[in-house]
Amino acid sequence: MSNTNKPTETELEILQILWQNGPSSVRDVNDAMTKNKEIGYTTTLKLMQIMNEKELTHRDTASRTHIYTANVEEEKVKSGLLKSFINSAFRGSTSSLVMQALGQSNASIDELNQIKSLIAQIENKK
Amino acid sequence: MSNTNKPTETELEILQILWQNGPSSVRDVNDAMTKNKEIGYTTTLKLMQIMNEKELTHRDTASRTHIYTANVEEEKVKSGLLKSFINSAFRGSTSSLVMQALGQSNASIDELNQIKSLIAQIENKK
DNA sequence: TTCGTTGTACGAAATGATTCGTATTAATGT
DNA sequence: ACATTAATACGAATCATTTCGTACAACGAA
Repeated sequence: MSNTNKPTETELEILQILWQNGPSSVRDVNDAMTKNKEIGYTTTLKLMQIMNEKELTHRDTASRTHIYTANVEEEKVKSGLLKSFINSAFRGSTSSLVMQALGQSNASIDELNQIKSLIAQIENKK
Repeated sequence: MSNTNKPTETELEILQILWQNGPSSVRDVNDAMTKNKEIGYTTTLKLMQIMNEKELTHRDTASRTHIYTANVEEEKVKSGLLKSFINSAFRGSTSSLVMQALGQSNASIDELNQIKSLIAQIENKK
């Protein structure tokens, strides 16, 4: 069953990699990690072992090189993170988050159009 | 000068209270905190002392009961938090954050209108 | 003035997350 | 077969944050 807990900062980084690249070895993940920051191989290994205990990942141990897969849904995790972020940083107000985000972004015409059409869609359902 | 570092989770809670209520004693802040969760008075005190060392707050020690004031701007702090949240959770894409946020919210007609007019305003500037 | 209450200061324990060293085992090439 | 390379396992150190006990000072009421 899908884990409902918030992943830690680093766990999230690893999940992003797994979501993006699909099933990966520790080596794969570590290579991806070191593109952004310094991190030792065994550190990544340990983190992934812990994530596996927490059932954030699934692990295939058939061959010597274990293969890890995300075991939590990207949508659900992000939605949970977002909700708790809105609560802690924007006192629960989604619209003030959205306003702030749009205000400080440089979204393209295209992205703005996408957002507008989502808004239209929501308005229709009211 | 405005502190650029991310406040911790609890520091943010305290900042929210100071932003919302203005200059407050430790007692005031602690009373506000205990509405949401259990926290001992001396814990809040210690946190606020630390925040003062980090210059997240300013403190008036003229009378026995010290009065704390936020020493970082709400807008700046939130904007920094948001930026780093978008980076870690939404791979830097503001629009996907906004889409997700609108998708899972129940924003009122009024809020949607506000957002639409902000979008219109951004479009004008392009 | 004395007692109970309400403050601050401070050190240190508890907790949570990250980091890495070392041991061991499996695979690979010469 | 042997040396080298590449993997996992695991314990322990480190680091940041949170929590709280204890000591002590100031104030206020009886």
